[in-house]
Amino acid sequence: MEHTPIACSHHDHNHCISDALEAARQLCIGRGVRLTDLRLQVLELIWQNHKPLGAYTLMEMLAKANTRRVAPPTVYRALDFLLEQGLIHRINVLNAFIGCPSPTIKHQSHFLICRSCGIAIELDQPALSQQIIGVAQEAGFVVETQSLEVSGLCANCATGADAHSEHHHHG
Amino acid sequence: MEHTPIACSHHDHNHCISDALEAARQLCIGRGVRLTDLRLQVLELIWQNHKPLGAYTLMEMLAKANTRRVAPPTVYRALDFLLEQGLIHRINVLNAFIGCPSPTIKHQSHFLICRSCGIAIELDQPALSQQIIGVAQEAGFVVETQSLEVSGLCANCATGADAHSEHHHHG
DNA sequence: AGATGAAAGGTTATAGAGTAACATAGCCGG
DNA sequence: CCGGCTATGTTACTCTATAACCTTTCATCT
Repeated sequence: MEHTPIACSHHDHNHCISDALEAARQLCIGRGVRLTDLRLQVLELIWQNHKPLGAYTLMEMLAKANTRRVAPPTVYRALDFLLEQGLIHRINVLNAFIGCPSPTIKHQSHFLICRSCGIAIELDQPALSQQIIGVAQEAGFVVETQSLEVSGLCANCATGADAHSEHHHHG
Repeated sequence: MEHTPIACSHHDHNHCISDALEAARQLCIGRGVRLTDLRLQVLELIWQNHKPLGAYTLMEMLAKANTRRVAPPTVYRALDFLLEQGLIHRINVLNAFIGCPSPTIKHQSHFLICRSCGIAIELDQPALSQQIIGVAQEAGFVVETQSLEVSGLCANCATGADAHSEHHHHG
């Protein structure tokens, strides 16, 4: 579980993490909210993965990093803050959390989730959001939030790697 | 909690329940699977509401109806069966379950969920499913299941009833 | 009818996810 | 330095879900 079989392994992940963290800092300054050490640490741990991370996994990581026990409320409060600020999304189908690459732009939570490698890919499709709003409107329904979670196989896992990677992911 | 402030309260709910149960019986006969007493009872309890029902609520209802204790695995196994047969859907955002009005037709799980009255309205929009598949395809993603959960206010709660029903539903 | 094997349900215990309530520590304006 | 606010620590608990094992039910074969 140490190494991460990321689908888009060609990208500079360290760079993508530091970009996200810097963006988060700026965003919090701009809004006058406090991105404390704990919150930053949680956000960083989440960004080290492209896979959604459970609160309890996160807790263990925090405990290890800080060499002391970390209780659930600690991590949940940090997650609540990050969710409120739009810095992370919650993946309901997995009870897990993932970093948001565009926290400054208000948008809905639309994800492709690979059942083989576990990666979660955020969609950026305002047209889809709009169509969903339209469909809801026909029913007189006023949309506040959308959660679209599409499960299946990502490009990597679907092409050939599929048959092999179903039962063992160690490449 | 005895009476149900259903949005579409004009419909003949008893009829709609018995229809659903009869359809379920036929479907199971056709597929050669067993709709046992327990499974039927769970399905009936779920259909008595248009609101998603949690597994533990269901457990209590079962315990009351059968005047004996019912343990979690009992209800979860029944739910698993009903999910497999497409007779119910799971609403992830609520950890709850709701009856499917068209179990014979393979389709995705698309819902409008009212945060005020709790009703869940299933969408029947093959075009939306198709658009989602299309968007996924552009990313090389092979779709297996879709879960769309739109939260907001239903037609009833949005129109005037809104301001009042936010904090107390006993209308 | 009786044997038998698979599927369904019962029971106990426990894992996993999330929150309530209260205590303490850090920060910031007066 | 004080008072109040925000963030975090701590304990305990609730809610959701599953593992493992045992017993019952039921369809089928003989």
